[in-house]
Amino acid sequence: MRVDPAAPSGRRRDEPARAAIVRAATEQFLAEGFQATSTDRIAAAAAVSKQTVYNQFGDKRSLFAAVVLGVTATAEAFGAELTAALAAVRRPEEVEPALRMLLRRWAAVALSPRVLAMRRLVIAEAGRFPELAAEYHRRAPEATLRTVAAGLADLVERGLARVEDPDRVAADLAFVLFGAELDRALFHPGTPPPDAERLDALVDHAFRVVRPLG
Amino acid sequence: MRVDPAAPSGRRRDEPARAAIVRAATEQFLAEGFQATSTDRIAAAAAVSKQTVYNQFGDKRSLFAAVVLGVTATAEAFGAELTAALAAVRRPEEVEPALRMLLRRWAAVALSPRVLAMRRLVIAEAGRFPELAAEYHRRAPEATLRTVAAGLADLVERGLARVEDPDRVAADLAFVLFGAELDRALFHPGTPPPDAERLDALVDHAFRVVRPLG
DNA sequence: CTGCAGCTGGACCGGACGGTACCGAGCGCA
DNA sequence: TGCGCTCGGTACCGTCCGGTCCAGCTGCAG
Repeated sequence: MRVDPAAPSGRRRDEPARAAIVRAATEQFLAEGFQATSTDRIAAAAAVSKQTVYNQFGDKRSLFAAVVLGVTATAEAFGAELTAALAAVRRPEEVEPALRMLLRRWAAVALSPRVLAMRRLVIAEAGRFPELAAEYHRRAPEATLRTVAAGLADLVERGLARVEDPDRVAADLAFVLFGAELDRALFHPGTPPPDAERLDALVDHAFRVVRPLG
Repeated sequence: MRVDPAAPSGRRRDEPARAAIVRAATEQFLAEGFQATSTDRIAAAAAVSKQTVYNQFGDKRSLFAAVVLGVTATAEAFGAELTAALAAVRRPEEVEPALRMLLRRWAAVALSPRVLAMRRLVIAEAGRFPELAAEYHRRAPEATLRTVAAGLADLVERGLARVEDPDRVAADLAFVLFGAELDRALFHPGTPPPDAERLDALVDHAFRVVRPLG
């Protein structure tokens, strides 16, 4: 907690330890849950002493928060990918293929084992970490939704598509696309993610039901 | 574990104890989760000794299973209610009001605090109780979906509606109806359930998007 | 070379938890 | 009325966990 202004030589030698702990804790938490994971196992998995864990994070709850908020970085990256995909559209006939590709990626990510495990983990602890759960939801699934909605609005603005309410359409697309699969998957850990044909079928169906273009 | 054939006098005097334990355990599990609930607290809340808990259920896991599968009885009752609502439809012009009423009830139940808490609880323990989680999903949300699909198919058979794929339409209705709300609510425990206007808006939207009638 | 800061391994603590052993009370049966 | 058996209450056991403390080692700065 040093507040030295213009810190001259940031000693980054402690970063590897922190990163290793976060990585190890992420794996353990995702696999076993928060309560069932002991700090001893985390330290052992990170090849670090337990004291170092407590030096870096203070207590187990803070470590958990670091883990949960840490993975939202990948959600940000995913959002950027989606934004870029829609921003690359130049001509009206490119809209549908781009949207189909976006939906495919979206479903694949939302139904990937890691994302599902993270959802289970955060939902499981939502009662004990309410603000953390809300923050995760805001930064990950909801942020993706907003990103897609913004992408749709951008298409409209550039005269490439007609969408009345981009926010609603984005949400409808998402939940017709993978709502049922997501619901099922949350209760069935270990289920393999959808294969290519299944993804195509999901996208086809969502596209048919919601009709995002006009 | 006595297997007396033709047990003459069923001693139902132990039923109250069992029922009290299940009721108390349900409240505790829903509020605190499986791991954070001690059998001592359950026994105390049920006004019963811990020994009685172990006499009745053997161990904590079996008690948990009894709790989770116990609440699926209410899901069955709810399914019967929905079936009756659609079975009461006699004339084509009654279809839409009946469906709107059904969707309202469906959303209200799916987004009720107890159902949400149960979802969180079972999802949280899905890793440690895979078959139990699968069974719960099969008996509660999936059963409701199948019930609604069967009701739609029945309407079709009686010439009161035209629905191409009742299973898909039921799922689409459900997830356009409350998919987004359900997702949000899972991460925000303690949020009040939707009020009457919100429910109406959800139903309107789902009806507009999915158009179940032809 | 010397000091120092931080890491390591490990012992340790207080407490909580799942599960059990034991014992007294109450009930059915004669 | 007496007897035996079953059931519930209490006290207890072993274990594990979050968190702390300590002594020794290591690598960098001056």
